[in-house]
Amino acid sequence: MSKTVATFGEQIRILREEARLSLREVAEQIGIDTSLLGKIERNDRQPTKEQIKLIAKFFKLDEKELLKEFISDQIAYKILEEEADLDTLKVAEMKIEYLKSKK
Amino acid sequence: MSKTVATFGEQIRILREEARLSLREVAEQIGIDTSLLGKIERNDRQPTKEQIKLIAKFFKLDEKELLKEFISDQIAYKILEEEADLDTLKVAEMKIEYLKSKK
DNA sequence: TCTATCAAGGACAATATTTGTCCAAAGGTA
DNA sequence: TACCTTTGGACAAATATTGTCCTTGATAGA
Repeated sequence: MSKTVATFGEQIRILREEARLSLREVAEQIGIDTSLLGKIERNDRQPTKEQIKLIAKFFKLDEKELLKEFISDQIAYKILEEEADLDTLKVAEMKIEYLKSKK
Repeated sequence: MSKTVATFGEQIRILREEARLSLREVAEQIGIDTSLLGKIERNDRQPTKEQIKLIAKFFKLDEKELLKEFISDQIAYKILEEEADLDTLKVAEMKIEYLKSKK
């Protein structure tokens, strides 16, 4: 019953495979290059907002939720690549509150 | 007694002002353009790793801590500019654990 | 074996973003 | 006025990212 965690790309790959569709089939439908979709699934290229929208539509996902998956991915990769420690996120959270409070 | 939250730029501006130094004086010492330092303080330009190192050295700060301030800033700004909600950070945290666990 | 289809990934031109610098303007102070 | 400071615009140069095309290797079916 626990929710599985996976990256943005992994999630859409899983959806695609569950639907038994090839990269080409999906890419064609949403109007992007096959290779590009493959790269997005492997987190080798970042999807644009427009592409996220198209993917959400295709798989009937909530666009906002999918965007959240993408942004959280970006943050996760940043932390890992900078080898920053987890509490960096706590600091970020405080700063968000702070920045919001000062209009 | 509560620790104050401020952005990377604001923090170094405060340090500089407490030391009663002008942008020019500090910029000259660390070897960067005066205008650039001003922009960094206003979060108008992002400092490079090298610049963070020089700033930390100048103000006798721990370089790692200052880098954390910078990265948390970047994350905070991303969340704000995407208008993502706070729990995006929680999702990111789970993904970090997940990505770390898969080597 | 031959033929298709698929996914992975390299290369690269086209684009987009970011940087650092120079300059001018505005404000303050003596 | 003269000087010093900060702000911010403009912009070329440097960097990073995108989307596309193409090759390779794997798998499967006839």
